[in-house]
Amino acid sequence: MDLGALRIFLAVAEEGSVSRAAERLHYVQSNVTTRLRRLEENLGASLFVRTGRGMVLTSAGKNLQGYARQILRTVEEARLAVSGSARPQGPLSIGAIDTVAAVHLPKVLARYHNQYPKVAISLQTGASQELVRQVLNYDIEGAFVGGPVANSEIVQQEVCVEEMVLVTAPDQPAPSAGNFDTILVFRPGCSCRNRLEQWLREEGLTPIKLMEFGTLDAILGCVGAGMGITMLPRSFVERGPFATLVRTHQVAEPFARVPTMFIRRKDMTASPALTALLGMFRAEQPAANAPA
Amino acid sequence: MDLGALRIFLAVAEEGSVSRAAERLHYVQSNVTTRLRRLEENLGASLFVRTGRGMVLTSAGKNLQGYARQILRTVEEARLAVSGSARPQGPLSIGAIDTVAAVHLPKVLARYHNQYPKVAISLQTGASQELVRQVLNYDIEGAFVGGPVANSEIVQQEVCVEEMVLVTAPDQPAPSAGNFDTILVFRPGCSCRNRLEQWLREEGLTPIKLMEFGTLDAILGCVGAGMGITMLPRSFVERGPFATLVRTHQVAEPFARVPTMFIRRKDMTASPALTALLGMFRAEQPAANAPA
DNA sequence: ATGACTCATTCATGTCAAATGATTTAAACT
DNA sequence: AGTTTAAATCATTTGACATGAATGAGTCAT
Repeated sequence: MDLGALRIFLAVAEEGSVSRAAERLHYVQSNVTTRLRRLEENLGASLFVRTGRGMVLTSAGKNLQGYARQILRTVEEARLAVSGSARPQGPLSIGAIDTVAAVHLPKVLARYHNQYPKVAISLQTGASQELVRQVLNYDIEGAFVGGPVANSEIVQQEVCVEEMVLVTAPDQPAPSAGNFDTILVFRPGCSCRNRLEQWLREEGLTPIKLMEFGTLDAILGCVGAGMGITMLPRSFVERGPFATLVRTHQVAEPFARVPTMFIRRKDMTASPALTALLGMFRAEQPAANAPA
Repeated sequence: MDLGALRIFLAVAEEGSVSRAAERLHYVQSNVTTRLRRLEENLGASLFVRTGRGMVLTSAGKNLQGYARQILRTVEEARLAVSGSARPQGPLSIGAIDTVAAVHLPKVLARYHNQYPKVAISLQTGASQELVRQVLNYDIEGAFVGGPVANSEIVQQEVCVEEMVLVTAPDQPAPSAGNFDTILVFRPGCSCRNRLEQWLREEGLTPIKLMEFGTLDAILGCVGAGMGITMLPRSFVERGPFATLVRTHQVAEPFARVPTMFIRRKDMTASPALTALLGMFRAEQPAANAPA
């Protein structure tokens, strides 16, 4: 039972005649006869009654007809979906660091799902380093991470720039030597955490305590309660829920600007679904940047 | 894109390796490579990224994977439905004369649909002769008709016996010469009508008027109103709605017994769906008869 | 009834895609 | 560098599919 046989079967069923089916398919009659017989043998059921004036479907034949139609229709769909420059569809798995997932993606994903409902999006969140590993491992097609990635297998483009700020409780001054002893950080591999530690070294500060949290919300909550300081993108901190609970402090230039990069493997060409998403993300950003 | 290619594609996708896929399919490794490449060419899209350590699906590949699974699943279903001794399913079109359709079939079809929900029943009603033509024409698989059919292309079996009765208005005597002048009949080709005309000839009666109706209910309604007489199976007349509106009169023996036959073409073997229906019909009849 | 006609089947033959086995190339891990 | 593992390439064989001509069976017109 191959697809050719099904096509032939359907043609004969619809035409009610081997000859006309052959003509329609640009085959020779004998070929149609032979393949039909082979199909019947293969299935162990007769599909037509030979009437001397044409071919009439048996009940088994009628039964098969429905299936054959469905099969061929699906094959055509598959061909279109895969080969043609089709509308984005199918599975799309990407990753994003928590800040991007919280601040920028909701709007974009909502619009995207609205415009391309046939794409099944799967979003993985994690620290930048974890996401890089997943991209390299072909687990996800690409990811939004903090800061450029140095890896020859990765291609990347800047999609927006975040301003990093130091965050303290509302009544505290800008962090400097001696006026804090605890930093609150995300999982290892988080670009914010890297930045913060880098800044500490640069300033010659050594934190006494380091607390690690699983969610950014928890960090901000604890910072607001005066447990310590942290460093996060301004856009994340200034979202509704946190705006009044914490205080932000500008940080010196080399650390203030962190680009958000979209990364993917060099050897995986971006799918139409992904390309569309990136286009939409760019359009959504007020300060759209040229690809890096 | 043939089914073999899809099977190979799926195996490679699942194993993540050409070699292991080849082993699983009992092919040689080179063959799998070649067919995969051919499939990719054919579709004009690369389905895998070759990583030197295995094969990883591209987004196009992931897209195809879903389709391939569906296609192969449907193919298997089709094979099972057609070749295996499957539970009755698929389309089943039969015919029945109006009396049978009204009296005997509702109960049976209800039970049948309950037991075999995957059968799509299509019931055609009409006069016996019309149904015979449709069976001969392969339009329907078989039909319940009145009385034996003389045709070498037809095989038939008795499924029950009807007692024909003369029907008059409630206040009228048994029909005989002179006490009626109109007969109400169904379409030409109806076995009841044939019987009635035969009876009239036998009795030496010549009706003055003949009225033709499209439905049996209309006939009984008009008979009840005193417009004339008719001849129908007792089981039909004595159903709820008509029992009190008309009066039935026994008719002499040679005309009283009319067998209901199930007919089908000799050259079309009965489908499982049909066989099951007939079995159920027989079981439902109190006076089950041996096949003729 | 007879011959012309229409369809489907059968058979001999050619052709190309699919499968094989051996070999080569490329990457990854010691 | 050397070994292992995996995929690609190549030459060759096989078999399924397509062809064209001949045969067989049933239908229609006269």
